[in-house]
Amino acid sequence: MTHRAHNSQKRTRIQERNEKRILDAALKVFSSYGFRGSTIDQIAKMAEMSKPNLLYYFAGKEEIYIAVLERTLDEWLEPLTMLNPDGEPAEEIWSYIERKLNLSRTAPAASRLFANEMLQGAPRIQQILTGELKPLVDEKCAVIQKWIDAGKLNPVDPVHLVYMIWAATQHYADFEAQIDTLSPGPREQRFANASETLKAVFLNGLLPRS
Amino acid sequence: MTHRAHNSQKRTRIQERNEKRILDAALKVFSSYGFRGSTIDQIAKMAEMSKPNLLYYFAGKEEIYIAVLERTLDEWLEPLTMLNPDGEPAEEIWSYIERKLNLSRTAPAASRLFANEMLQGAPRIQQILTGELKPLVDEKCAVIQKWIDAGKLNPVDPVHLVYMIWAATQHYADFEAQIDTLSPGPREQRFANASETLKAVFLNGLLPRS
DNA sequence: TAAAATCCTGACCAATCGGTCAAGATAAAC
DNA sequence: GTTTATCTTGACCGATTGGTCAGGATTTTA
Repeated sequence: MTHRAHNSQKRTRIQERNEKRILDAALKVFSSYGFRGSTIDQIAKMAEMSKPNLLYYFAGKEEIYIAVLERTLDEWLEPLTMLNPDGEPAEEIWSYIERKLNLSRTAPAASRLFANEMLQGAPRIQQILTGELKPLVDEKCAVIQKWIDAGKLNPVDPVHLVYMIWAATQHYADFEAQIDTLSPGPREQRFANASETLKAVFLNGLLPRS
Repeated sequence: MTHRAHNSQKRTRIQERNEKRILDAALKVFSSYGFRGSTIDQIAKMAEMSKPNLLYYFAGKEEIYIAVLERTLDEWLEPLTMLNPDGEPAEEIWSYIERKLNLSRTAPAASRLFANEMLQGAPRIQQILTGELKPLVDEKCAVIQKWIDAGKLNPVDPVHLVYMIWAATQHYADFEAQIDTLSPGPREQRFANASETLKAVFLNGLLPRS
């Protein structure tokens, strides 16, 4: 039988464990160096595994990369899916920002992985962008637009508001090296300060002055 | 004589032209693929020059990279240096944001170059961060803090405000591939919409409600 | 125009790259 | 316990990598 990974069902315990180790290692490597800058040897070494053994579970570099992207994607999209159309606008927006910032704190590698892919022009994720992300964004932007039309939020272009939230939150994951240098101190404290600042600017910026 | 580039003075016209061609090409390549993901051959090809000839002007890959970083740095820092302590806070902040957004529009490769470097942990730029950027940021944050103390701006952590401005503006350069997919249309129009949104959120977010 | 400096190139090199393969080690099933 | 399927590895392959070098082409200088 072909011994390819992802054999739909019937996964051995060893298979389970090793594929996880590989994907964990691959996330670290790919998120730092991007697809082109990463090597299979690097991933194998980080996974504490020989290169041929790693290639026993995944057919090639690209397959590992895609697998990592897909495994990370859901986690990455979840905050936006949770935006509740029936909630209070200010609270919904803020808890969305909080969730995203929290993700930058707890899963910075995931953010960097996507950032690297985008920097290279998103060649291997374009279909995901158009197929999954775009409908989701369109849907949520319509919600935000309704809030605006109802006078609950200041009139801004919803999609650019979303960009702004993404940018401001993911920045703490993607540019951690820079931030570390410019504002040293305990990591948790930094994120607390970031949260305060984002809250002040976004909520004041979006809520109408009545 | 050693025929190394950067021979301080005495630069031939050919030298001038070729070094420029190399650095222009290197910026494009490095900004897309990062240091590790880029190859000298790639740069040479883009500069329309043989690899040995390219290496006649620069001693190696790393030297090209550093040269590109340094040439790009000033342009990248300029908007912040122009923040005028004696100006009107709202206007100064906004024109800073405008300058940064403008840079994302006209020089996206420069932004991506730094983004790539940060994603990899800023190994080759750490000294620049602490030596040049940090003092500048500290200085301008003090200015912002004074504005806050004078009641001209809402109380926020200045350095996190700066991060937020960086993030929101550079996002349009670094994630252009994503943005292109999610909000198609003329590039100029997108930047105009971005500008509107940033203006609304930042100014409303920062100016006290009196 | 001839000498000298600069510029440019094809051929080459060791190291690393992604990936293969045959064969041995280990675990599972009977 | 032995057969069978799964797992693991060292050795290897062609392609690409960063970089060198001897020598030829071109430009500058005197």
